[in-house]
Amino acid sequence: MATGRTHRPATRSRGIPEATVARLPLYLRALTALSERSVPTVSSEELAAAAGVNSAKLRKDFSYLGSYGTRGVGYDVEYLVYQISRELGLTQDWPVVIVGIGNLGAALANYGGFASRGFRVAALIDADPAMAGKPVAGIPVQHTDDLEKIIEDNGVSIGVIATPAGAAQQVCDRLVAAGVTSILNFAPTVLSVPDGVDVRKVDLSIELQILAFHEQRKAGEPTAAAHGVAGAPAAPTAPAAAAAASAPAAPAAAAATPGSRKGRPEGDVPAVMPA
Amino acid sequence: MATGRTHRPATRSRGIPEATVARLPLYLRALTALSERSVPTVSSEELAAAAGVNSAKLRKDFSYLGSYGTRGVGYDVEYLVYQISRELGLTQDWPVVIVGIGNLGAALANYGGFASRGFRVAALIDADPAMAGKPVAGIPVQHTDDLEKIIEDNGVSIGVIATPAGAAQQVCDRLVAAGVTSILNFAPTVLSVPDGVDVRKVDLSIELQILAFHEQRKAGEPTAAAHGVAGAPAAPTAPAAAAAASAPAAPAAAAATPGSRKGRPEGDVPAVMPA
DNA sequence: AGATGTGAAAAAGTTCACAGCG
DNA sequence: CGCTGTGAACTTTTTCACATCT
Repeated sequence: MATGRTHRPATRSRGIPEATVARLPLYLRALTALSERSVPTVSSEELAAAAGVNSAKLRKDFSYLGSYGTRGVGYDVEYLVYQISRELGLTQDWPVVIVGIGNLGAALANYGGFASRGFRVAALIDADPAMAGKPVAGIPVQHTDDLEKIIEDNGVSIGVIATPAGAAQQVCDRLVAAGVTSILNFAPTVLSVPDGVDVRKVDLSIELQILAFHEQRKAGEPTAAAHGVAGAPAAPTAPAAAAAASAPAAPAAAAATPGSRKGRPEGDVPAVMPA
Repeated sequence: MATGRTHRPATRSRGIPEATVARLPLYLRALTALSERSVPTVSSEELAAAAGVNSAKLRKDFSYLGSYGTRGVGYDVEYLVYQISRELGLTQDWPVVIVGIGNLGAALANYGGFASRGFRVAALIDADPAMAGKPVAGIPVQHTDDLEKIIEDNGVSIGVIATPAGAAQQVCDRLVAAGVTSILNFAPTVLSVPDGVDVRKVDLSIELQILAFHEQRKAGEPTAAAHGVAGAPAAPTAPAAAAAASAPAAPAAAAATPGSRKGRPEGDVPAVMPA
């Protein structure tokens, strides 16, 4: 098959910048909270603080939606809630299916934030026959065999994949073939999909690794955090000196010599020498 | 105080760009897979495909780490695995605590990808006394009262918050006070932390909303939807549509000239008007 | 006065395209 | 040759600062 493009939809942003779209839900959440407290209006400054961004950015973001504020006053909370909801397409109901009802899938099914916005869990699907019929979060799990029918019957266009990595691509292909055009992927795999299908991924492990990167940099600062960093482990004087965590089935060592390294951005130099 | 959160915790001097750091885990995953298949070397093209990015970007990313490839050949898999692991700080062990052992917290505790890299679940913490001692994923849940002691005893610097939104900030404050300097937040709330503390958030609801935005655009786009799908992917279900407007989504027909466009986007005019 | 909305500048990130090394 | 490494061009995003409107 055509190894799909993993490209992002090339943002034909004649409209709202992608970065702005990604923040709208944040604003919406802050606004909803204000709305519940019956706050009538907010300034960009206040709202920005509540959403955790700076006010110039917020104003710029809103400017892409239109002029919804009142100079000298601020923004009308209810009105903005409506406008942003509409812009995000939340004024309509989005039926969603969750495929892979393991620990994570079940947790997602139980997640309240799901329904609180325009999303409705239309069905839960799992490949394990033993789960079929068993209710999770009040919804009976259905078998993968019926995936296509479920998608069609419910007019689902958004699918959530919470299967093991190995099954993700296959499930993805079936979802797409059945008409799903947006996928939220929790499996630690890169999914390839045809153009026109959006994929967003959530990967716990990746997030932690990013944090670790920054955490590592902190070691060596006046700010404590002196966890046995024990300095960089003896620099790998050889290419395949991999002694890291896991290194399964790796004869390694005898590998080639990726020799000559040039200038690295700066110090730290891991004494890598060509043979 | 209102310490604006993540300003740019990134390396103060010129270091690795944040965008690159965010992709390193992706490359690492692809490389690890290759390593397990005992593939000795990869070209930027192949690796890029496996990681779902384009090759120029990958090469540029690697260039920030140093010159680890061999012209005319490619990259030595094992060597690169080691280098990236080291760069990400994964050659050391990171004890992590998960606070809030509900559906999600439990799922996270059971998540395998956790341990597969340098992360180790050092403790599970929950505010419910009834959960104390109960084992989840083989680890006994401890009570929130002991949070500080747990953090210190285990030298934890990374915390995962999976509590309800209402408890998140408080838990965050305690974690930070106890010495945690990196937080992965699953609660749908903006956390405020002092400088020097990194926060990353994972919000299911936000991801879905972003998908909904794009999904909405698709309904009504003459875009090449010819991804060989039988049956019309049916327009996004029954438009439960809120009160307002009978006005169909903006007809993206006219290519709108990007110019002095004031006012709101065409065709909206909601029934809801600010007072 | 007090806040929005927005050009313009700056910064960050991506892509191009090719020199140059193996 | 083939493929990396990278300056340069280009695009997107953020920030500044102030004209503009209520």
